[in-house]
Amino acid sequence: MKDKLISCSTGFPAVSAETVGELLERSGVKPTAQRLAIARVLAGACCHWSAEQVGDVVGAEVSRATVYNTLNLFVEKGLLREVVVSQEKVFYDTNTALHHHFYGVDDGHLMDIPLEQLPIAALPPLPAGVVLDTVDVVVRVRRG
Amino acid sequence: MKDKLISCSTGFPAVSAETVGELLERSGVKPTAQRLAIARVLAGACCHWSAEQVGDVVGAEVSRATVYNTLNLFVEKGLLREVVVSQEKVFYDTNTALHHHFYGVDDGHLMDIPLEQLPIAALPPLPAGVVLDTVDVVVRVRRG
DNA sequence: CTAACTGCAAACGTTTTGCAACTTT
DNA sequence: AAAGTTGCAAAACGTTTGCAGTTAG
Repeated sequence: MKDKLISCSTGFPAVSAETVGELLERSGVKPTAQRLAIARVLAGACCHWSAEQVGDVVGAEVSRATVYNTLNLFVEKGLLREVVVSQEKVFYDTNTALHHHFYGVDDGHLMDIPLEQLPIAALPPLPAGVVLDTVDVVVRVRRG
Repeated sequence: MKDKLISCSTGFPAVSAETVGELLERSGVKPTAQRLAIARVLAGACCHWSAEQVGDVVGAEVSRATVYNTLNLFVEKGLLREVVVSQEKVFYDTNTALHHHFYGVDDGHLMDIPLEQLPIAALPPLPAGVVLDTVDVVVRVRRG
């Protein structure tokens, strides 16, 4: 695991390796060795991760249970966004800004859609007694 | 299990009990006793079902494995739409027309949004080599 | 010293699968 | 007889949890 980071265009804050710990602390997460290892992976090139992928990349440094716990913690602390596109796997998106997704149903691949490319003209009136959480738009595509 | 059907405003075709079999045959599904039992349940009052709910309602008439197999078959044949809102459960929507959903994250409840209440002004250009499958919009709401 | 965190393994709930038995034509 | 369908139990999958041991302030 390298300390050097490749910044992600719209992803996990493109922080330098030295400030990953600060980022966690700023978010109320105690920066342990395992959490730092996971955070460094997430700050890498790709924006969409499954728990399995993260676990494979961090390797034996971190147990699978800790990978799951940590990803859930990061979601809770606003460092990651959960993307639900298929029942068989959750994706974690390092880009927490509002945006949408292409999902390739054949290959399970996920791609960002910038907000302005899929403008929603109006939201429907919300049912009584609830508040808006998020609007998730998934454009499912398949090989043509 | 009654044979009488309560039609669903926008759901599984509001067919009479006598024609459920015809509907299956028209869709290329051999109308066996178990499939008819499930189809009759789906043609009932509610539009959104989990596999578990369907299994509970049809009861011992149909084994759980057959419930899952049949729901997947119905999706494949275009009689149902799969709605993925959480990794822990798939919903089956008897309304196969294009429309969107409210999802109550607290109670796991699903509600239709008519297409005209959530107009999408423009779709982004699709990546090369793929064709559009569906556009799924989930408006997540929570208790305010 | 205490509180928080980790790893392991076992549990979990949903869904799928293998196979023998049973329909249906 | 052949083809398709069913039920059961067991497996598979991703994920969570209980608990004992470890680490950090």
